Amino acid sequence: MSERKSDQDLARADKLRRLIEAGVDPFPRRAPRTHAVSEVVASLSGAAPEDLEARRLRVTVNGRILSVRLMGKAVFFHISDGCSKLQVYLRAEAVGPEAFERFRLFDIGDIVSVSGEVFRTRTGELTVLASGLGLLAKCLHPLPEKWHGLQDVELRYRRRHLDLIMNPEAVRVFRLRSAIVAHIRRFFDERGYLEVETPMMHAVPGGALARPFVTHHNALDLDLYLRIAPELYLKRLVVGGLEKVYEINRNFRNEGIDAEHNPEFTMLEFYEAYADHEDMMALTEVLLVGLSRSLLGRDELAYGGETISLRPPFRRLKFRQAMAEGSGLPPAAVDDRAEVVKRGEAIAPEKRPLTYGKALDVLFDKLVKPGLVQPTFILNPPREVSPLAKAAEDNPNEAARFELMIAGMEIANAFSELTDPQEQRRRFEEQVRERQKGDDESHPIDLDYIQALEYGLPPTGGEGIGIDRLTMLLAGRTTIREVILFPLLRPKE
RNA sequence: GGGCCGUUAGCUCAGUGGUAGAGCACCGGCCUUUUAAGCCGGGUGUCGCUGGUUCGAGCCCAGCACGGCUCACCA
Repeated sequence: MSERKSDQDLARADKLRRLIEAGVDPFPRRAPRTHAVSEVVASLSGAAPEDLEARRLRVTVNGRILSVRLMGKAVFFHISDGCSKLQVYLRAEAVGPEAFERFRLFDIGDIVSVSGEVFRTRTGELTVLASGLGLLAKCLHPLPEKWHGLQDVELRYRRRHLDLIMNPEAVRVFRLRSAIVAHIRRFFDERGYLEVETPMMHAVPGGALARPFVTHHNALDLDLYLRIAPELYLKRLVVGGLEKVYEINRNFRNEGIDAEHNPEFTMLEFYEAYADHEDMMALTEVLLVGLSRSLLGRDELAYGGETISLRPPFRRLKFRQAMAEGSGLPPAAVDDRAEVVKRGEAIAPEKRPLTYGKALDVLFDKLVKPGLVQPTFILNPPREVSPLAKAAEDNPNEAARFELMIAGMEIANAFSELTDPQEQRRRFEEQVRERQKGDDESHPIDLDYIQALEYGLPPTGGEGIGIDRLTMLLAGRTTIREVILFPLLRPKE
């Protein structure tokens, strides 16, 4: 916060001083209430004026003042509990001249306690006729403008509290996000999965192909990496006999920031012994359509001007077919390594030289992915970029894997987990050779993980779903910053 | 990191090289069922920062900061 005070800050500071002089504690400890504002609104919104008059229901409600209409010897104002708004009618006659006069020291933004009977005004609005009014917290800055709310996106992210006070739509998104996570927990708990927590700090940053953040442990004098994925730890648990596990937690990747990427993001990963990626596909369909139906009440999403149907079954498309459809590369040419590399390098000259696998990735991301709007399982991508997946049954160069694309975004990624420790060692060594060629996103070798595999990982299906992107879809938001409460911003000043 | 755009009052925004504006909010006054309450009066400002051009810069130029879009990288 800046030290410079505006005229409005000064006026509020002066009111705070006068309140204290008058013996009011502007930040009291106790705030008993009989109802939340939203409880009063929910239970009485349908009550007729005569019913209210007959019931003479007396409530004490707490909330933040959002608007004030002062009319001489009476005031109307709205308070909010962050969920609902409720009008308060303060009359000098009812509350007493002293308390009424004290209201002059109250401001929009203050958090107050109101006691009184609930009635309906002439215009039909549910209202508390105040007989008592107390201050619960003085607000020392003016709130943003009431018509437009807080528009400045930078301020909305830097001062999310103001965004939440002023913009109901922002509140809706984060409540939805919470409901999504709660639904997912229920979904997996009901199916016998165990929720676990695995390390966020890794000695070997594995489980994905990405650059990590580095940190240091002083007592052990040890460089550690913030995890890029929990995958290898979760599979150790399956080796240990926890047959169904899931984790919902943060991953950290040292990459750029854009509409679909935040350096820390929330990932759901789940693993099930004796399942494969085909089973994961079916589970994914049930999870996604269930989320939409129970949270939005429908199985279609409006997103970025498109209507997206989550009704199963989702389209299934082999990677090579998708390439043929989207990139103009004939299906046969997908196996032509030289041709694929040539085309990839033509599109991304700055990344030369490309391996076959990377070139396929480039072509897919550039040409195919943007066109995949309706939910589509892209099956069997190249093995080269899937070092932790089993090979596909019908082609050793393909992975037994799928990526679920929706609205041009990768929403889920799953494979039949590679369980053969010797094959895993060869794949890691392949990755080390990529690193030596300059690929700093290749997977480092993790001998401890290989040793765990040597004890026997059962055939296992595993999947990751990005919670942020899933929330974007369900909330209809097209930037990830709209679904992360505090997205990373460069500090100001 | 590159390109484009933005940054003016607490907030939302106008502003055409010549005395910084509006609405909300705020301050003073009137108003006891209002609700984008109303009426009268008041502009409260480091025009993001630093330089430059000019008789004169919110406006033109350069650099910097932060943000947005986009490209690059990634999920």
